Amino acid sequence: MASPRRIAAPDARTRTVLLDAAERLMLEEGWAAVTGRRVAEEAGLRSQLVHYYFHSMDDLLLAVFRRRAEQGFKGHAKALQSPQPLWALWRIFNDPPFSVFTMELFALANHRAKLRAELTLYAERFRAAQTDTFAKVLKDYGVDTSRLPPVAVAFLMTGVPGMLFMEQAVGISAGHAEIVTLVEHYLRELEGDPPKGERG
Amino acid sequence: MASPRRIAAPDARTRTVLLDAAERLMLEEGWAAVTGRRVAEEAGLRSQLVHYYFHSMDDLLLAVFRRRAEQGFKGHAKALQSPQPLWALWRIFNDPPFSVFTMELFALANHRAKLRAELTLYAERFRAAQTDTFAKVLKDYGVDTSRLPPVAVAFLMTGVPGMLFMEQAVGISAGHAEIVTLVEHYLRELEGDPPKGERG
DNA sequence: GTCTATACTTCGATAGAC
DNA sequence: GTCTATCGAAGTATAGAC
Repeated sequence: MASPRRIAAPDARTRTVLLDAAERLMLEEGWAAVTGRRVAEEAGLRSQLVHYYFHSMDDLLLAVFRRRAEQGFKGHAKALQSPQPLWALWRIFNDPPFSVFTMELFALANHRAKLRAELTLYAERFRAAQTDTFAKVLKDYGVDTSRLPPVAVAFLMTGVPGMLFMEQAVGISAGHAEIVTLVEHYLRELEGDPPKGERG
Repeated sequence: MASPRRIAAPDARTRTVLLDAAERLMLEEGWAAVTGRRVAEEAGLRSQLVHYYFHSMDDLLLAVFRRRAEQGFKGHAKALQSPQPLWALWRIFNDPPFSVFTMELFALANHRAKLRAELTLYAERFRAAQTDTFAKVLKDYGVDTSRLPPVAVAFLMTGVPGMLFMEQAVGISAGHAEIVTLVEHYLRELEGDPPKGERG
């Protein structure tokens, strides 16, 4: 993970190019395709450069995760401050690239201890922030939170789109329309109509 | 997938030994660890034997899936005929090995067309069978299925344990107890107390 | 910072002896 | 049916010239 080798670069443009290439591969072919050679090829560079900018492939994968997580955190915080936080989050979690990325990261994290630890931290942070917001808005909406705790809503709001997406990815679709209808009916009851153009 | 090479065996004991070894690896280290060499090592055999019993590694993976799917189908059908089908399914889907296996298969299926096709077929079969059963029992229980369609219940009964497990695997636990309480409370309302010793 | 060259490992797969 | 031997490709990683 952190060997005392040659050198590395702190910011640097090429580093970004490599991260972009790795991210593209991960999105299109999964984490198993993110090898030094493939990343370099995708970036139009030599594979050895990957090892100049990252100590190891695990380091690269970790950097890819961190960059995405930071971006995600901003959008997430913004969604929670929206006048319709439930709709805003529902929209984020139903974004396909977000789902692909999340799925690959979970799969990878199962076999990379360091990545797993960071993923856990981020996920718990997200859920805690959601729970705080939901506790407030559900109370405002007049929902009985003793029967339906805000943290359970947070779980379902991320979990249901996640499962929908995982199934879609392998071609399963039975029940999906019904679940979306069910959830969106509920959201409409609580927050009124969605903002712009929502998913079909 | 299907090359016109030497020979292969139809049943054979060694084939089962190899499948067992592959399954163990998949459960413990994920599908990426299921290589010819690792499987053979795990089985105490030579790696070339893997290619004698299976045309390719993809074939092995497919065979592992099929064997599990057939076993799963039996347990599933039995659960649906239980006097408490909701509890019975809830118990199956909360079985850790089942979840590990399912998760790995979904991840793998994303990049193996043939496996994906078979997984889709099985999953749709399962969901259809569940939906039939649920339509019947929900009606018996007096649930308003126009608001909560049986196929949506089928989705949630598999999806919620799936998400719980995926999160557990990477160390996320916030909201889990609340969701389990919520679901089991609902199951108790519909089917009464669970059969034997259920999950905590 | 980027290149060439290269060491070492593991992968899938096959040929042919026994 | 199982073995030895082996191929070529791809993986991570490092050393050193420029």
